[in-house]
Amino acid sequence: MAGRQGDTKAEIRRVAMELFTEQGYEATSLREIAERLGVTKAALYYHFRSKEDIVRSLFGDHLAALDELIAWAKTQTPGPRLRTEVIDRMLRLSVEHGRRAMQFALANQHVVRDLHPGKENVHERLNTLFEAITDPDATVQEALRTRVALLSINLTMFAAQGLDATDEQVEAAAREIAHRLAAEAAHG
Amino acid sequence: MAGRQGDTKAEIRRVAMELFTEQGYEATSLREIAERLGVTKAALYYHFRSKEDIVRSLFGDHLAALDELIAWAKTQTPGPRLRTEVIDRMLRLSVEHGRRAMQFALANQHVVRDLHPGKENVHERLNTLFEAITDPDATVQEALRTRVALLSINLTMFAAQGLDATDEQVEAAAREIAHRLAAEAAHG
DNA sequence: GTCTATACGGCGATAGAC
DNA sequence: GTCTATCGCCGTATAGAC
Repeated sequence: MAGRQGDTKAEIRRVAMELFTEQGYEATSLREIAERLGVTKAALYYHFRSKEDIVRSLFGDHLAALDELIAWAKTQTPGPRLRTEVIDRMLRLSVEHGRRAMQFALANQHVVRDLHPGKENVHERLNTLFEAITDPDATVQEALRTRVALLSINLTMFAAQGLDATDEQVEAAAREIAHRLAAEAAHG
Repeated sequence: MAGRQGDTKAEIRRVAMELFTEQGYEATSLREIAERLGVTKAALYYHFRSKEDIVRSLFGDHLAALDELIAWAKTQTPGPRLRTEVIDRMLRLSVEHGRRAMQFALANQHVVRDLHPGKENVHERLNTLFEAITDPDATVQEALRTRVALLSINLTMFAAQGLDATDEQVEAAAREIAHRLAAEAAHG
């Protein structure tokens, strides 16, 4: 009940992000978040419709940006050039949202997966993106390499946990790994 | 000695594996599992100490095998040969346990992560493995490539969802991707 | 507009009867 | 080995204080 009444909503988001990332989504109760802020959990319901809605407010922008990327990719012709460009755009998305946020998303992927601002879940949306950038006559091996190339961006950020690396080093490694995998998908 | 206990316990495991994989761990209640078997949820507590314990009974063997792999790796000298061998053993582990089980583990990684037959969680155990196979003087880039190489095995199995591929094709692709990443880690 | 008090059904878990 | 009954906590909902 401090004097910081105006930014309660932002405070909830900050504390939720912290606890969700440290302990996981299910292991963090609304009572826990509320107590940290010195309010009752009912107060959270003034600012957010549900617990899931808090996560939505943390990742909605990123998911919308992902949808934009998919929509754009669908207008392009599959090929090595498109794959390279999509990887760069995906990397930019992940970097902008922050390594910490990506780590939360990976650790709680079952929660992020079913955040549905639209109607498809993240799995289905990613599948759409994969199909848009994969050659129609690609072998299974090539298709898998393309998919793994894209997913390796976030996997690299995940792998960097417990490693003493700067954000720039992680970003550079992620780009390099993804691009190599994508290049091999073309002439593997 | 065993009587009918073996049957019921096995049935619980079968139904739990089914529902956990389809709907996720948190979205599946013990009442749901019990009702499918025509018993009350309290009856499940005769066979298992907790909900988490059911998952432990499904993945304990795999986690124990992972610990064996780590213990073995720690007795070896880091280098390209060791990395190749660890990848092959890891792949064998994942294949033996089945793609379906690996998909469950990836979709519910927050649950599997905190299954502690010992005391370290899966993240910490994997970190131990990474350190055992990475050269002490490796750059951040090289260390990340080694980590991503190992993690790419399960990532490939994950990426194969929604793709019309046989188990053999997925396994071959996983091996090829992991080995290439590991090879690049040596002379990147 | 911002928050508290209170209540609800469902959850995982336990105690004890049969 | 399975049951009923009950526990405390959870996310959620709403009435109403200021």
